[in-house]
Amino acid sequence: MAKNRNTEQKIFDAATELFLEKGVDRTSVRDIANKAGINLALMNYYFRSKENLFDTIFSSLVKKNSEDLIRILNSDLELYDKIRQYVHVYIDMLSDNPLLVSFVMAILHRSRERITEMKAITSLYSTEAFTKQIIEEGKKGSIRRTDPTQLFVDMLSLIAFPFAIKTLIRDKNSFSEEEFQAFIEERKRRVPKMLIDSMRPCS
Amino acid sequence: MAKNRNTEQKIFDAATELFLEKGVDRTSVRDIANKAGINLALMNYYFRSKENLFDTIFSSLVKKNSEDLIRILNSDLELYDKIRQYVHVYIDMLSDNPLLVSFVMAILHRSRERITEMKAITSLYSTEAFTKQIIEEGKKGSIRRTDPTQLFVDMLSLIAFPFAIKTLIRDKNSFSEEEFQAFIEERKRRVPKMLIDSMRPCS
DNA sequence: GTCTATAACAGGATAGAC
DNA sequence: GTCTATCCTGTTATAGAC
Repeated sequence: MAKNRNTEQKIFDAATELFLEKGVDRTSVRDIANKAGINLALMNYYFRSKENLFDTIFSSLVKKNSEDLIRILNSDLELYDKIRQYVHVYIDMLSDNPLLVSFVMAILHRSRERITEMKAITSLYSTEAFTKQIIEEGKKGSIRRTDPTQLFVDMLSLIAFPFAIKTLIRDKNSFSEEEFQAFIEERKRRVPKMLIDSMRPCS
Repeated sequence: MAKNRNTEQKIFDAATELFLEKGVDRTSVRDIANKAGINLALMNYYFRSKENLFDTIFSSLVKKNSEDLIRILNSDLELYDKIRQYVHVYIDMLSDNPLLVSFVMAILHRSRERITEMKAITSLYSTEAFTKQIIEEGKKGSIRRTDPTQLFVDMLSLIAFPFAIKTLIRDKNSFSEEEFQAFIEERKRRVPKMLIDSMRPCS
């Protein structure tokens, strides 16, 4: 009982790392048991099945990483500041966990039909409050009239995609890990600027 | 011998479709044989192994879809026109094959260490000619001084990522397939505008 | 709660008949 | 070139001893 929570956590941690690193399909429960330093059977004891372990991990990852972002979208920040902060926080989050994008996209592709994961992922995506803000400011004329869906897709694309093609970027430009970090750091300024420029009323 | 080329092609086609649809790891050689309407053993007869079949298909897909794009980058089009056309052609290509993005990204994640695939994918990415054009026009002052790598990553992100999260976009906005198409169609105008605005010399 | 042992099966690949 | 039959390995999952 002393080890109860401990073992469960070790399995959870090892599996999380492996799922992110190698992908769910290429990770066997033996891999997980080895990495966690526990017995093969314990995975089933604590998590019933690999699929169930995966669901648990996936929900946890999404929840952990989306809460801050949703809070920003729903805050009463001025629009441009909101965008700047959203981009900043999102990029920092992905810098800490660069494999997250590929992972979520693999799941998105893998479970196109499965409701559970879709619902979870959908929660990552925009919010009522933000959409309304875009539309109302468009009516007021403080920004150009902008399709909120297009804007949000632009924003997500510019934030997330570079992490998905990290290998490619590093390889093509012979970037060291530090150089890649600097490249990403620069995007914290660049991306909000682009987005904001696209909605400036002047034209 | 009459059926020679034919059978090989049937295997190739069936496997391509399945790899794109379900991913390489979740596609078994039995699936491929079934879909192709041929015998299990014939896959090995023609392609030696599943891995080799995959390599063949992958190279073919990359080559088929990258040639037009590279030609545009290397053409002597005026910069803004080049960007407009690149975006246009790329988006059309992905509209015809929306699963391509997820597929390539899965491979990118899966084979971070493998040279062969990396080399192939790298060829998708920018060109000398384009990079030079950006730098020289920056020096001339006809555009703002722009990091070609950042610009290219912006461009790829805005073009490709929406296809990777197609399910998410459709789900969240309750888009029909036609509405999604219209959404993407709109991006053929929107994306070049954003990119070009970001490099206009004024500001 | 933790272990060993094993069931039950799916996967890729090949030998050999035709 | 195409088929059947089969091998072998690796996989998830569980029964049952401790």
